[in-house]
Amino acid sequence: MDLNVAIIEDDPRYRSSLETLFKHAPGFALGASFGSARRALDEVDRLTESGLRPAWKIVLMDLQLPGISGIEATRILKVQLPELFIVVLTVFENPATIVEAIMAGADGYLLKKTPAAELLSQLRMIISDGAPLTAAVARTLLALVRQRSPSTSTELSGAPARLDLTGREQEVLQCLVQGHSYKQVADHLEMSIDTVRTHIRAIYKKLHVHNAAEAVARAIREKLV
Amino acid sequence: MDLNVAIIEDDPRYRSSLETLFKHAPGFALGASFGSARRALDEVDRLTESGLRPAWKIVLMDLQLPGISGIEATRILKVQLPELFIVVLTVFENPATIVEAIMAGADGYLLKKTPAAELLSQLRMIISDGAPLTAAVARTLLALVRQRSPSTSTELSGAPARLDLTGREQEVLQCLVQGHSYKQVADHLEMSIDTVRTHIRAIYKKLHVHNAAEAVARAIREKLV
DNA sequence: TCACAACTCACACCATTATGCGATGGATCG
DNA sequence: CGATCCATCGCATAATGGTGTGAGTTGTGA
Repeated sequence: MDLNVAIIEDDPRYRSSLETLFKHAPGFALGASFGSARRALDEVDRLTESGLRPAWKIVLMDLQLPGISGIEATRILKVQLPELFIVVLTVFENPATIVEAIMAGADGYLLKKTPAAELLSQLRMIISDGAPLTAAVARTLLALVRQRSPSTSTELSGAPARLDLTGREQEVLQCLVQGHSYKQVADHLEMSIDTVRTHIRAIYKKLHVHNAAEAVARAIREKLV
Repeated sequence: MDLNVAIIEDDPRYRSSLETLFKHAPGFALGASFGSARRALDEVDRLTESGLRPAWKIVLMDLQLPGISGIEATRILKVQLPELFIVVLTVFENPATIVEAIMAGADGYLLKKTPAAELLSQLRMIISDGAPLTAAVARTLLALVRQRSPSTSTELSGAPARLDLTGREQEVLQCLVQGHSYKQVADHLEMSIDTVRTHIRAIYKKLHVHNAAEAVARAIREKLV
């Protein structure tokens, strides 16, 4: 049996490309496609009043929708049809949004940049196995859990594996957080600009990032500075 | 350059099959293989004492090991070599173990039942972007977050006080927080790179900042994103 | 005392960013 | 209807940032 998918997405271009994808992808079927949550919820109401249920197994839900938001729609749908898989598909990957979607009952959270082939395989996975998360989302979640999880083991695992930045590296990172340029950092810490580069290189390597913005984000979120 | 992988796994059969996999998989190289954490840590010590560092970029770490546990080994390794990616590879998927591993500094958590092809693609992903989590692990994490996060969501989504950034500007700012380059932002939000510039210009002006790092710091601290 | 980590600096190259200026089409609102 | 704001895009250029490579100077601890 093909996996029946419904789409809720307001952008006509993206929606239409999704439609095309599911119409032709082997193993999948396009059950419905809506431009707003309102229309989707109405359709569900119509069906249930006739004693029917949608044929969809999975709903792809955009978040930023006109009128009823994707989050709200997720919450409502999950109450009406708990067995329905709802996969949020959006461009956002900030923790607040992710957590909000999860709390609303989303079974998965994929980013729109996810390539079509991977999208399909992730969706296939959801019905058998678990929750699909793209890598970027997963990382955000990890950071979140790391931040607020002392509850599990209070102190038996002493150091939380600090990404041990050296003293100088922390100082440099702090300057970056304050928005200083390389030159300003050099002046402020009284070192050569090339030394600043060296430290920043080390920071990036340890934090696994590739630019100042990302380093700053990690630094603040994980309270490194 | 091939992705150099080290294995720490006590079960000889499984270890040998991993060895075979990485010896032959294109784009990968087998850097080392150990039957216990002890031997791996000793090897690292030996190398560092000789002024060398392991050629491995990624360590596949089993959890239930004789002697030093995988969790403990992860913690130790992360202190010695913070830039090393450590991916836990185990049969367990109970929340406590997962959280423990994450808190110990693991960059990813994969299950042994993960098919070889997917394992490879997940590992490839780790060096570019994010944290690899198999679906089952992801599901556990989701449950965890759902359980203990009413505080998080309200805290993060309450009192937005978004200055006066327009919708589009907020989206762009979020992308910056993720560490995306202008080009990546353009791709993700489907706009021209010059439009990205325009939005960023507006953001800087409104936030009174002059570079991405500072904007990101403000954004996170003032919970604009 | 010897090795090593931390810190320092240099140079070069290419990529990316910051910023100024200009312009168009829609949407909204009084 | 005209004013205003938002979103979109283009171009040019100077400045800054990211990364490879190499190497010298300290302390400190084994």
